[in-house]
Amino acid sequence: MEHRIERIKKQLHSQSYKLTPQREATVRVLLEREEDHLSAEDVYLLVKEKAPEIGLATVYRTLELLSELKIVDKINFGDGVSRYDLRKEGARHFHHHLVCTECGAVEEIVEDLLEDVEKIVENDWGFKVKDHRLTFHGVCKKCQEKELKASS
Amino acid sequence: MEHRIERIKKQLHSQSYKLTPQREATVRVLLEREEDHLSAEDVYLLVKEKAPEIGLATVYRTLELLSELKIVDKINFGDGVSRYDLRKEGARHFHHHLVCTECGAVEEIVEDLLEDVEKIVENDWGFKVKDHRLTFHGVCKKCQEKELKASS
DNA sequence: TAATAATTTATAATGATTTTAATTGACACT
DNA sequence: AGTGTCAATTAAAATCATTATAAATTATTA
Repeated sequence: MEHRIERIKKQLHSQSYKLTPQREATVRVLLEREEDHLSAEDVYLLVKEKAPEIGLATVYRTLELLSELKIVDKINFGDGVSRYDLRKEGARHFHHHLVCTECGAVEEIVEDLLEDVEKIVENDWGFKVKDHRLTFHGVCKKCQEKELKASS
Repeated sequence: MEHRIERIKKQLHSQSYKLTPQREATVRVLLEREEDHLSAEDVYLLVKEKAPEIGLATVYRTLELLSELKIVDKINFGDGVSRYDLRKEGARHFHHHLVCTECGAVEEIVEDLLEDVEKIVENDWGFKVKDHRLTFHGVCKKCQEKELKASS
């Protein structure tokens, strides 16, 4: 964890931003809850436990900044809130998501499944792909099993 | 166009909703501006030209309804607004988008490029895919050409 | 036609996010 | 240590998209 904080610190410095205590607290929350997809409000409440004086606006600004630097990705699953998701270290691309329409669970797919598709887009549409967002909506394994049991 | 209105009317009726004048005016705007990706506000302003008495809330409700019936898709490109996009007739899936980070233009890809990827997701993750959302961010053909000229 | 249900309107409310203005804090120079 | 500068933070207010509410209107059924 310290190693990743160090790296992020360097990334900030390289654009002449500083890793202030508030920013560090925010990053730590994101690292600890890496599997989750927290909203700004969620992050705010968690950061407050470490640094009670922090303001919501600062969290927003920090997340916005981290987003610009591609340290976190800002996602939107259609409910009214933006969610923030730490990029895997070294990942060039946004990872994919599976959203279950039954239980709301969100799984992540880290593998890049789109290499072939991107080639097609670049060749056929002349579009230089820099990043992508892919979300599947459907029914997760657990909910399928539940359905099976319920109908048997 | 009348044909598509008819079809949408039937789709509404099949769920015992009515095609009210306000709803029809809204659908007509969407049909006329099929290539665009209008926000609720955009739609509202355009519908107002046909039916000046309509209220913004009605447009929202109508778009929500059309969205539930999968007649339009609600998309979110990351700016704070939801946009509404008419589904191609008979399309089972959401279509894909290419968003240019230089000029903001949005192109559509109607072809389904994800059949193979969906198979992988279903097999390897046990996730039953119902729909998907895929957006590429990058540089469109026009902007690439502009860049080339500028650097020569 | 009377009663019922669905829809719309206008307005107000909500809730997420952003902006503002004032304050604080860190760092560089003297 | 003292001062100036500039980025960062806070708290509060403002903004913006969207949703809820209540009253009025329209369509539908009995």
